[in-house]
Amino acid sequence: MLQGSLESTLKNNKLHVTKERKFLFQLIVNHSSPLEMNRIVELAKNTVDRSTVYRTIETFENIGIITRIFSGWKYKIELSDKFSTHHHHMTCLNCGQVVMFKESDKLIAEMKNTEKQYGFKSTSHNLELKGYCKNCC
Amino acid sequence: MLQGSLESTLKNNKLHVTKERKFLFQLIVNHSSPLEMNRIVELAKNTVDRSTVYRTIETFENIGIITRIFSGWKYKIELSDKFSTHHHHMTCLNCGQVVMFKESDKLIAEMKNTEKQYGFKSTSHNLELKGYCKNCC
DNA sequence: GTTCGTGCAAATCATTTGCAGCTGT
DNA sequence: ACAGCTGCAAATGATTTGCACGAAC
Repeated sequence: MLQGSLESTLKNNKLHVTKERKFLFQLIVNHSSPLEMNRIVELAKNTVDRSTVYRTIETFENIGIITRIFSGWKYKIELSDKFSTHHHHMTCLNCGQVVMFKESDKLIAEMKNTEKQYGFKSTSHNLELKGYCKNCC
Repeated sequence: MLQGSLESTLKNNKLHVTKERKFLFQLIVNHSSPLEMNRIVELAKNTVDRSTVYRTIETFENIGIITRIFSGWKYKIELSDKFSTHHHHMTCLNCGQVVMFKESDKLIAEMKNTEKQYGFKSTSHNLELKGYCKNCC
């Protein structure tokens, strides 16, 4: 699953491997669901300064370690496709649970087909569903 | 296209029809592309107070007049499906243009199919593409 | 006449920046 | 040693809130 390591990715980009970056990376890896910024700041409070968190997340995004997604109100942080597997989210309006899912090849094909009609060539896509999960239906 | 009017929607929800609400509604209707909050605040500066803008947008969302979408970094405001036609966005990474598109029935069917596999029942969905538009390809 | 909505000013929360000192290479 | 990072404190931006007055119903 992991196609890259933090250290090699940082080194490839001529960036230092610091304990703060390792800490934040682990924090995100150990979390199964997307994290809000203020949650990351909170969890890292005793280890990494708020401003370093923001700077690090920006760095991580620039070198393709994490992605910002919008499930819900504000953006959330999660590992990029390179460090996890490509997926999307369904958010339950009742219990708030975020279910991850993989779209079918058919769905992707149909999406490509649609963009072609508009002369658009996508490099990434984001699909978010809202509704009710298995338990709350 | 318009399945409802501002006034009837407000009245149905026992809310007052004020000039501020009419102004903001018109502002959004007259705009073909999604608007950022600070842009709305800016455009309404001489007519509606900043805090009223925020309160009104929240009200509009609660009664289904507008939707917040995430094309780009922060959320943007646009008319809900009830007041326009259901669509999605492709954002060009080069020129920044936001192209709206309608997904095919096939795509919707495939999406429904996918959620069923997860026992999920969606009430709304949002699909955002990033890539390059016709001119920038 | 009530109730609701607005403007204003101030509070709160989110994000960014400058700089001096420490750390990784 | 040197460039790159970090913490801290302060600046900036975004959003929310309390309250008194004016506008809709």
